[in-house]
Amino acid sequence: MAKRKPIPTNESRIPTMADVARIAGVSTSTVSRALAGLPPIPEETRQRIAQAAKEAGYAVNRHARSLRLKRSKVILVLIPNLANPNFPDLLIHIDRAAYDCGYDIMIAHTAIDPGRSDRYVDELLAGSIDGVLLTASYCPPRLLECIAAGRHLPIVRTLSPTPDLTGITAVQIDEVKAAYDVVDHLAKQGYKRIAHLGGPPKEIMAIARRKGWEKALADHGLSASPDLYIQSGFTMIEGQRAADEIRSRSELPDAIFCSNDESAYGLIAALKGHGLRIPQDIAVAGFDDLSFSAVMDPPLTTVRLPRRDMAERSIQKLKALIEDDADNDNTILAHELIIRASSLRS
Amino acid sequence: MAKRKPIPTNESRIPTMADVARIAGVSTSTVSRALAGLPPIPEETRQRIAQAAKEAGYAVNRHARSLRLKRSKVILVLIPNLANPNFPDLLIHIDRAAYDCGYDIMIAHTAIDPGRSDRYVDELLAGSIDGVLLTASYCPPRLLECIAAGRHLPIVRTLSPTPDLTGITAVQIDEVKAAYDVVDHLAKQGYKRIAHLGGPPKEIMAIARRKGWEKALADHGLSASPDLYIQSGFTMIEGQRAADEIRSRSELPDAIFCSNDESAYGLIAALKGHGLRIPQDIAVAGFDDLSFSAVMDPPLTTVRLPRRDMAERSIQKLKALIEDDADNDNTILAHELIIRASSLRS
DNA sequence: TAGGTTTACGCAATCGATTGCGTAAAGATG
DNA sequence: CATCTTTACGCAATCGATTGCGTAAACCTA
Repeated sequence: MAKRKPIPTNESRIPTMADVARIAGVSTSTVSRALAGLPPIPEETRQRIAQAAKEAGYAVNRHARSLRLKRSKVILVLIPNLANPNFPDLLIHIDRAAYDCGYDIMIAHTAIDPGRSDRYVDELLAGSIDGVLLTASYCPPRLLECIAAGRHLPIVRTLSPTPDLTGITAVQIDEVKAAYDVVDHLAKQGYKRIAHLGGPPKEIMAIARRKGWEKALADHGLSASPDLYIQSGFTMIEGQRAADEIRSRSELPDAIFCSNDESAYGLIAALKGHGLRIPQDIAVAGFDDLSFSAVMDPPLTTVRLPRRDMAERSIQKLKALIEDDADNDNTILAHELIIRASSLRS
Repeated sequence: MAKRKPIPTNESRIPTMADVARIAGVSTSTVSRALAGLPPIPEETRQRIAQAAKEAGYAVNRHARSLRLKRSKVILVLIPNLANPNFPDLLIHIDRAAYDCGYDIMIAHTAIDPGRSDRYVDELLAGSIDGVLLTASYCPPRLLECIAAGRHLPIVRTLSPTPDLTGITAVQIDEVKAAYDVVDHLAKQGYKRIAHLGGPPKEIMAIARRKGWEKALADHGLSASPDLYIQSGFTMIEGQRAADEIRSRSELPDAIFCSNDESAYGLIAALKGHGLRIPQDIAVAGFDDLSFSAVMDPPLTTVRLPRRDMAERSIQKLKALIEDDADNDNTILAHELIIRASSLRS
C-alpha cells in the first residue's frame, strides 16, 4: 500500500487509475486489466480493485482511452433539419441502436450552416470520431474529395436516396417505388387529376418522389401535365402557399400527392380555410407518416418509413465499417403504404 | 528538413503534428503554437506551417488535445423524449448556441432507459465531458449524490421547472404563471366550466401547470371541481383517451386547458370525431406552441416557450460554469400567450 | 529436487497535442 | 566591442489508459 509515485493530493482532483491502484495496492496495469475483465487476474484481486474503484469514485477517462486505442466509440450524426419530425423520430432509434452497440452519438445540425459539416469530416479523418451517419443527401465537399481520392471511410447514409455517387454505403427505401405506390393507390380510387406538390427541385428525395408520381400516372394512362405539378417545399408554410397557387389554376385537381407530410399539413389547413373538404373535394396524400398524421383531421394517407429498421441497419453497417471494413453494399428496406381517410372516396 | 525521429510510413496513417513538423522543418511545439496563433511565431513560418498542414491533410486529434487540456469542448444534452417536438425544437437552438461557443454536443435519450443517464454523470465526474444540459426535470441519482456531497458541477437544467432541489442552475419560464395566463384568458372570454387535462401526476411540469389552472380559476371565482380535472398525459394518444372520458361525464366543460399541445392535438381530433366543434362547443388551449399549432384546424391557443432564449442562456450559463465557476443563479425567462381561434368565442 | 510450466503481476513505452523552461542567434544599447 | 534584450524556436515532461514484454513466485512433473 505504500505510495509508489508521488501523487498530488489536491482536494478536488479527478481520480485516475493511479489512485485506484494505490488504494488496491497494485499497479495500474492490473487495475486496467481487472476492470476490463482480462485473463490473468484472480477473482479476489478483481473484487478488491472494483471496491477500490468505487471508493475512489473512479471512472475511465474517455480521451485517454480513445487516444491510446485510436477509437473513440463516438459516431457523429449529421442532421439537415431537426424541425422536420422525421429526423428526431429517426434519431430516437439511432440513439438507441448506437447505445446498444456501446457507441455515443454526437449531433450536428446542418440546416443553418452546411459548411459546418466539413469540420466533422476532418474529425473523422483525424481519428477523433469513429464514424459518420448522414441522414440526408447533402454530402460535405471535403468528403467528396476523400472519396474521389479513393479513401475508404466509415460513413453511412440513410433516410434519403443515393445520388449518383458511389463510395458511401446507403440504407434506404425505394423512394420512387414508394411514391409510385401512393399515386397508384389514388388512381385506383378513381382519381383522375392527380397533382403533385414537389419538394425542393434539386433535392434528390424530391426528384425521386416526383419520378414515382410520373411513372404511376403513365402506367394508369393519366397525364402528368404541367398544371398538375406544383413547385413547393418540405415545410408547412410552403404547403400553405401551394394551396393558393392551386386555387389560382383554371381547373382544380381531384387529388394531390404531397412530397412529404409536413407540406401536406400546410396544404390541408389552407384548403380547409378556403372551404374545401378533404377528401370529398380534394383527396390528399403525404409521405413520411409522421406521428401527427394518424390523428389529424382527416387522418392522412402516407408512406411509413421503416425508421427503426433504418436506424438499426445503419448503425450496424457503420459498426461493421468501423470494426472490419466489411459490409459496404447498399440496403433497400421495405416501406409501407398507410391508407387513411384523406384519400378515400366517400 | 531532415527526419528527426523515425516516423513510420505506413500507407494510410493518420497525419499527426509530427508529420506537419517534418514537412515544415520545425518542431511540433512550433506547429502547435503556429496553428493556435500564439505569439512568437513570425508570419512567414506560420504560413509555411499552415501550408504543410494542408499538404499533410492534418487535423488535430480531439482526444489528445482533451487529454492534455483536461477540457473536451463537449457537452452532453440529456433528452427525455425526442418524440415530443418540444425537444428537437429546443435542440436546434442548443446545437446552434453550443456551436457558436465552440462546443460540440453529445445527446442521450433517456425515454427508454433513464438509468442510462447515470453513466454520463460518471463521464462528467471523470472529466470526459465538460458539462451537462438537462432538458427535463428528471435528475440522475448519481448526480443527486454528488450534489448532496456538496460537489459543484457544470450542469444546467432547462425547459422544466425546478423541483425543490438546489445546486443545479436552472433556466426556465414561470410555468405556474404561464398556465395561469392561459386559464385567465379563457375565463375572460366568458368560459365558466374550464377543465384541465393534467399531465403525468408526478411530473413537476404537470404539477405546476395544474397549479396555475387552479389559481386562475380561484381568482375568477370559478371552482376547480374534481369533475373538471382529467388525468391524462403528454401524448396525443392520451389526449384522445381523455376525450372519451370527458364525454362520459355528466356535464361537458365549455373549455379545456391541456397541459401541452400534443395532448391537445389528440383531444381535439377525438372531440371532432365525436361531432363536437372547436371552439363553438368546447374551447381548447394547449401549452408549448409547437409549430403545428399554428396551422392546425382550428389554430391552437397556447403558450409559446422562449426556446431560443432558453437554449442560448443555458449554454451561456454552462459555459460560465465550465470556465469560471460563476453565474449559478436561476434565470426566469418571459413566456408569451399565443391566442388563436381554438379559444375564441365566436 | 532440478528443471519446466503456469500464474499473477509490474515496468515502461505508447497514443498526439500542449507548454514551461531553456537557449542559440539576432538585434539593441552604451 | 561587451553586455543586455528580444526573438524564435526546440526539448522533454505531461495528460491517463492500455499492453507487449519481462519476471518473480508458485506449482508440477519426473
